[in-house]
Amino acid sequence: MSLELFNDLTRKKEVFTPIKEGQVSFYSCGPTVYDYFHVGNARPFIVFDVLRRWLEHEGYKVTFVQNFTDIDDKMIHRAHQEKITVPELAERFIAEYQKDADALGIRRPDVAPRATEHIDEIIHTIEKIIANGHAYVSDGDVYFDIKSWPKYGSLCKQNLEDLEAGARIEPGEKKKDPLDFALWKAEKPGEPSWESPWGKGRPGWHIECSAMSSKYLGENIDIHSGGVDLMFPHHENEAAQSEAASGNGKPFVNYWLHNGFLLIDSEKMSKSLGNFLTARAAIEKYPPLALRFFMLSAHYRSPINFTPEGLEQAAAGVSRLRNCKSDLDFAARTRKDNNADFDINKYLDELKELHKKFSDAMNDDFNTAAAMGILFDVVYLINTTLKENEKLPEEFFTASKKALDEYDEILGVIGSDDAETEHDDESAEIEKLIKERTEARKSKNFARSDEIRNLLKSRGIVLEDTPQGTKWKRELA
RNA sequence: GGCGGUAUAGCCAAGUGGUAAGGCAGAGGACUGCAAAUCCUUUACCCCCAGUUCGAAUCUGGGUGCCGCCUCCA
Repeated sequence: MSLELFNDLTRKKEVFTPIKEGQVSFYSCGPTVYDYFHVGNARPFIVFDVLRRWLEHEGYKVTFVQNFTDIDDKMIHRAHQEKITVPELAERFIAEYQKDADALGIRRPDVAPRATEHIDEIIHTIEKIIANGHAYVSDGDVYFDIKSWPKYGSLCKQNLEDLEAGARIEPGEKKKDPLDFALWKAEKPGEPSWESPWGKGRPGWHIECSAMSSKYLGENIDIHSGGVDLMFPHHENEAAQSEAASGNGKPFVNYWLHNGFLLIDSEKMSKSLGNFLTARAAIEKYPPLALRFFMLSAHYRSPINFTPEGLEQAAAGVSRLRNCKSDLDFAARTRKDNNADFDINKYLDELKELHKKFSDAMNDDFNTAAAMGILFDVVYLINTTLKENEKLPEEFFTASKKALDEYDEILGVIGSDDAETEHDDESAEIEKLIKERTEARKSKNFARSDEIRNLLKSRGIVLEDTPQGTKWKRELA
């Protein structure tokens, strides 16, 4: 089947058809770099990284853009608290973001633009919106005029009256309508500012995404993603701005994708509620692969509840995947031989069948939970085949390894424990201890044998005795 | 109040009208010196009520619970 995605614009699953055949323009909202990001933030970073990988696996040339918001109220506030400048704060947390994202196996975007490096583009975008009659200047501020934009509310499916009923009305408001939102904010004392046709000031929250996405991806892009809470107002505003600026009648985005929330104790995890766990802390507590597994084990649009049990279950799942890989590697070293009784073609057909099921799951609105179910079917197929055949041909090993590697390239949940392929001082020492243990076992000195096994276990090395000898692997970390 | 999501085994979770994938945990067994890994066996009145249908976890209506957005938030 071809790829179908649930488009929040239509609230329907739609066949994915890119604007340019074979290419995908993909914009994903990135972090505001005023602090470490938390596990809830990590969800979109991980799941949309996997979607990006899947698109590439399917042969699309993907241009993936994820911004850094490095100027806004939170940045200013935090920089003030820390007694450093806003750029210093941004520099620090961009580095921290990249450290955590790398640890979580999130691939770097093709472009990671920063708002403050695109002030000219932002100003230019605002000028176009004003010129097209959809924004007005008010005492150094510039506001988007939502009354001039009949489509407003089409993404979040709200009508203007309902939105206005909930809108905040502030004293001293310079807006014409409570729903109008700032494109440009006039300078306040002590805040960073840039020159503009409307005086010194800084960009509003939403405009950077409009300006930067059109710069790097064009005025009409294929996919835009983010958390479901960004649907309103952020994405609604972005769409209004971008389309008002381009004035070409084309939609800003063809497919809007929003991930469901990560909950903690069945409540939304957010910085403002204070119930958050930073990704940094989570990585220290749980194996990054387990965090990925956890995020991908539910459909991206469903809420997931972050619990220690859930993460332990995910870690156990990752272990099963890696055990399969390391058992396969070990068998490839010890049991590779011709086997007339083994029907390699039947096996390859079964692998192919599972591959198709995996593809179908991924193409069905990017259903990683179902796809991981298929991955476990592959593991089961490999395990039973290893169990039932003492000798297996080279083709079995290359095909099985290739399959696991391919799935891991997409999902990134298996990783490598490299074990005996390592050749350094430590592995030499481990091999030496294993040899000693083998001798001890031969002479029925089980006390010494268990002592060695426990010693290595305490160092994160697990031994397994097989008919082909003792194999070792590293514990999941 | 408006909009939206969700309810499947002890836990997590997939599920396209045709008698419920997968993972984790548990129990029993095989294998092992003991383990570990793996394999075998075993575990579901699909929130409730009504309806449509030959047939519904899946569709419709009505409940109930939980969550989110409408305000900075992934």
